[in-house]
Amino acid sequence: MRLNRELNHLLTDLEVAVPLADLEYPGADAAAIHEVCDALQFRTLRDKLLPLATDAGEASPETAPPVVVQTAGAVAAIAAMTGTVALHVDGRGGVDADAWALGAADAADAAWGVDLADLSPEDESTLGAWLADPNIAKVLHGAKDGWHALTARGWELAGIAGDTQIAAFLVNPDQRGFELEQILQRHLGLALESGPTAGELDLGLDGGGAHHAGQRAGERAAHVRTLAGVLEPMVDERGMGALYRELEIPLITVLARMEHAGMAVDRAHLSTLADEARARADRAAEDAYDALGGERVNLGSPKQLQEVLFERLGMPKTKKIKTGYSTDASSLHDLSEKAPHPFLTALLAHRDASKLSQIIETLAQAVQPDGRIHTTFSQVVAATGRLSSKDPNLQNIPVRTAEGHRIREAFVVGEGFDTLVTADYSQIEMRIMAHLSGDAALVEAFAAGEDLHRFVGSRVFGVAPEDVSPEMRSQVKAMSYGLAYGLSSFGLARQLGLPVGAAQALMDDYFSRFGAVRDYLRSVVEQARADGYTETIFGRRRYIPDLTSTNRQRRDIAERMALNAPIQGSAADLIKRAMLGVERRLRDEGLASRQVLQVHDELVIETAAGEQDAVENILREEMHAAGDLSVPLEVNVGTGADWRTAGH
DNA sequence: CACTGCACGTA
DNA sequence: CGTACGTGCAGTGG
Repeated sequence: MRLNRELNHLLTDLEVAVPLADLEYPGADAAAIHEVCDALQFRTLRDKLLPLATDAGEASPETAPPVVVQTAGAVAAIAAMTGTVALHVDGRGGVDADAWALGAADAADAAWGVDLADLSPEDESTLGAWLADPNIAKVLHGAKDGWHALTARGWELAGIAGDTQIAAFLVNPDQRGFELEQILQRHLGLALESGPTAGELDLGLDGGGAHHAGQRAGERAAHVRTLAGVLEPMVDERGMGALYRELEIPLITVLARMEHAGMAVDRAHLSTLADEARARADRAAEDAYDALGGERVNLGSPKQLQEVLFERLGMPKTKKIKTGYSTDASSLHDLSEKAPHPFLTALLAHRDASKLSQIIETLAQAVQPDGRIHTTFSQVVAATGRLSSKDPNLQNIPVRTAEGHRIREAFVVGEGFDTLVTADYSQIEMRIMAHLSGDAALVEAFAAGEDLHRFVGSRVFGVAPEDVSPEMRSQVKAMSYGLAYGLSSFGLARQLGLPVGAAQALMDDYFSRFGAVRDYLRSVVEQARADGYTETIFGRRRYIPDLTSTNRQRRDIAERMALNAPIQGSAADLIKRAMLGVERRLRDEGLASRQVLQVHDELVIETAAGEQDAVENILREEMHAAGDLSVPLEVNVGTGADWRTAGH
């Protein structure tokens, strides 16, 4: 079959490109090599590996040196781990150069005729069999392009392959690095060069130059193999086995496909926006310089701005920060009211425009040769269980302003597809709060299906729903959302520009009508203090040791975390479940449409011709059915040729 | 070059 | 004195 032929071609060429005489394989396990090489149908490599494995003797798994493939920028570190295969090679950067130096990239480029987008886990081919394994799918599908599929994701693969990043995250989302080092030292007898670090799977194997890239990959792979056996039981002990195996692991494949799909971008539109923003920023900068009599201070330097504002211009002092007084937007606005000055106006305009220009420039730079932006999702960063997105972050694309809308217009439906459909949960966190607290009034509000903030406003202010003023509504809205973050009356007052007493009165009124919410918020902290962790609806735990700290500041912060984690985390669980459901439906119904982005409470799908209605139904149904709460999970769906239009 | 602090975008 | 993130820039220290 075509895939097999292409794959063999690829691997054979890679083998040729990297002289095997340069490789070393101390401690390779013979059975593993058989397994790996048979799976690869890579007979030549197997024949060369086996003698080396035999030489290494019969070391036990605990003491065996790692499987190592040592090449510079290697093309093929093949390690056997946890019943799967690691093809590795290098971390980000440096890889291409190394590979080119070896002449391997030529071979790979020539051989890589496989369009990953055409593959599915059902393929009865060697590659298809790999893809059925989420670990491998992550690497191949998750790659930014064909070449990188076998290169740049290397060490990440070492982690994913053993599922240890996710396991470690579930064991302790806040102290991954520390925990891992403890475990490693205990179970591997590994001498770590560095002290406890925050990074997951930082095995202290970095450094040493490109020459040892392959070796490091192999070492990581070997450690990960051991680590996986330690971490998974810990995940089970903590009651998250099901979450791990039935949610996080299957989600790997979904995320990998989304990364590989990416989002199409209108380059011309983006470049128009970039020009405009740059021009606006330049104009504002000139205005600012003029206001200072021509002096060209660096407007991007808070330090220089402090000197100008508070010393030269003698402006009133703003809120204190570590390095002096803040020059953030809210401070500058305050200053503008107290001490109007053309410099302030120009500075604010410059902030706005230059930030926008920076965002646009970063996006433009991230567009790949296929005309699309491929982000990388992480399941193991956010302590609450949310996903994160990086390189670039597509979860913080502007949306609130008109300029933000124009940026979202640059995210378009790609060639060969019909529309973008976006679906987002309506007030998901408030709904979760209603569910978790069981507050009868709040549950009733959602059951009634009316405007939540209007409903709550009418209760809080004791007026009919139609008599809730926009002012009342926005105050109630701010309070409702603030509650899930542990907002204080002081914070509410500051945000609403009210006296603290008035804010407190507002909160009192709120809780007199929705008393179960207050009871819940109190009880969740209390329970967390007793247990040491919080729990989401689906059993995701977040351990928060600082709840018993004698340090008031730390304890307060911990309490707000405890308050928020079940709410934010449950929302994350829900949308992850929905993503699995959507993916399954798309596949079962034989649709070509595909998920391309997740933004915490929103899913974006690129639909194929004729599938829009089906996709909308799938989104509604799967997002709705993601959880069985005491309030309905409502979903807003929109469609358009670009992300902005779809989002309206 | 690595790191910190600031500022600011999203949910 | 509101949770969760990622990124670019300036400034600092090596």
